[in-house]
Amino acid sequence: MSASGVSAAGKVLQVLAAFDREHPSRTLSEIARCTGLAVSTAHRVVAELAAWGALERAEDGSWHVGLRLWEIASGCPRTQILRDAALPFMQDLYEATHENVQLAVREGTELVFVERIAGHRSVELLTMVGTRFPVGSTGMGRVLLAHAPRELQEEVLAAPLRPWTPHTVTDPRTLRAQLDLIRREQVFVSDRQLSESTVAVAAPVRIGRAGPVSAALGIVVAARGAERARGLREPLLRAVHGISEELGRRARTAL
Amino acid sequence: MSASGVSAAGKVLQVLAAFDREHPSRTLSEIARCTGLAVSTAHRVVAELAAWGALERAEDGSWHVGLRLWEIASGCPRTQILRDAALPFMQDLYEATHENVQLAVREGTELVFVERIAGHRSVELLTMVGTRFPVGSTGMGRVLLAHAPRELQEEVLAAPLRPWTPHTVTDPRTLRAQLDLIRREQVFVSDRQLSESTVAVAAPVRIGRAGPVSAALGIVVAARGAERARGLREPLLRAVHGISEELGRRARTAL
DNA sequence: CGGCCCTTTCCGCCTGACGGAAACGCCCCC
DNA sequence: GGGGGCGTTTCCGTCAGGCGGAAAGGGCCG
Repeated sequence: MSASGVSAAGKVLQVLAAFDREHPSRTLSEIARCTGLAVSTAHRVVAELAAWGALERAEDGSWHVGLRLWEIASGCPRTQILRDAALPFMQDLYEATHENVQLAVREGTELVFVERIAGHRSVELLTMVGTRFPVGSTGMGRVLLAHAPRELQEEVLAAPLRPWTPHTVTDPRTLRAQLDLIRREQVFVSDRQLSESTVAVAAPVRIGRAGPVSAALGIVVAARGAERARGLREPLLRAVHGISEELGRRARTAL
Repeated sequence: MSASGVSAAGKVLQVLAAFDREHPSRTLSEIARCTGLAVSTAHRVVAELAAWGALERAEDGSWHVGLRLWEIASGCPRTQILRDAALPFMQDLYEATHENVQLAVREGTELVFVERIAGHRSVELLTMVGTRFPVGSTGMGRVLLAHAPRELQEEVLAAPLRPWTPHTVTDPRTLRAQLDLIRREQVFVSDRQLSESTVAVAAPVRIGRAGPVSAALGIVVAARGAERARGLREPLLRAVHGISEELGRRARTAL
């Protein structure tokens, strides 16, 4: 029997998918195991990928994603355009607040962090660029959710919500009310929903002044300094408006 | 005749490679043309990639790199670890100078930009994250070159150097002297080598205090403010030392 | 020395990829 | 409206290239 039921291109993708966030570095047999491919097949595919530069080998013989693939992928418009437009504003925001500034987009029912600015003076966070979270678990996620299509909102509200901390909102009714609140007000404060020690302030980024919501911008502060959150609304709003307009400008000139 | 001489995995990579920096977005037939694949083949491969999330389709029907691939690729250790360690220091550096701060690694005879910090108060630059330049053309590149293996230096010195501006050093003897200078001094000032309007200050980032050079950190200022460059040496050195130590710490704890 | 695990190479079988061709859809120009 | 050009999508017969079992090679450890 051959192929294990997956097309040739599929094998490449299976192998690439093995390098997820928890496993940035893997050995050949790990790859074979977790993809279900025969070792010899995995070997060949990996070798091909490596020859092209999509994978690289560490001194210890383990494999990881190569610079070439990173390069290609970093051209991804969903992130590249956004980052380019947002970076200067995020920068200003960081300088004004010295808190962790984050930018995220929604993909399906998940949130993906796209860019972040953090210095020595801001809270240490675990969330790296490229990390996913269920939309609905975080302040930024809920902002994105509130502006997502109706059916998607219902889908999330229907599924059970994971309680990350004792404060996490898990009641669909409360969450629904929060989504309404988010649509009414621009800025949303999310209190210790994901971690006991952090409070997030988030707002939607649009394409142009009144265009569709394409991302969420957030600031994360230590929970002990929660009262700071109030003062962050204004600078956050300024940044969000700046980015939205910049995105609108770029979208227009791109045509 | 089939396969156009390339293995199945190769086709996937050919298609991905079509999405280079100049072509973040392509139509199916463009892909077919520039990879040399038959349209029907390209169609099938693209469809498979899209089903997996490696490619996405815009409303106008054109294709571009998808979020899923970006995610996988953003785990690339060469960049991820470096950025994580460097970001806070780059941040401090930006705040101290308000100039364009850039981080780059070397791959073969080229330099790849890995991270940058820029705000409204710094020079506008064309160099995006992921862009390549011949090492030897830029200040940061020369810093990396100076600390690269001998034979690679010779290779670059042997090849003709492209003059980007009237000031670009193209004489191998002069360049060789610069490389010596870089190894003696820590910081290198590169005057209008890549663009008429910018001056760069660059320094090598090591792994640990005295480890191998893994990246270069640079500041780019407007050429008219070139005298500023002098004052940037100290903050740049502080940042570089900070990053180097942080990288050393991480390398040790990773074992 | 033998057992274990990972990596690499080899090879014959067979299936799934290949691309030519044709249908489809769209736009523009006559 | 009709026709030509261009891009996309689907279909299908052929056949070469991918597949994985097996075995050899190489460390490591007890």
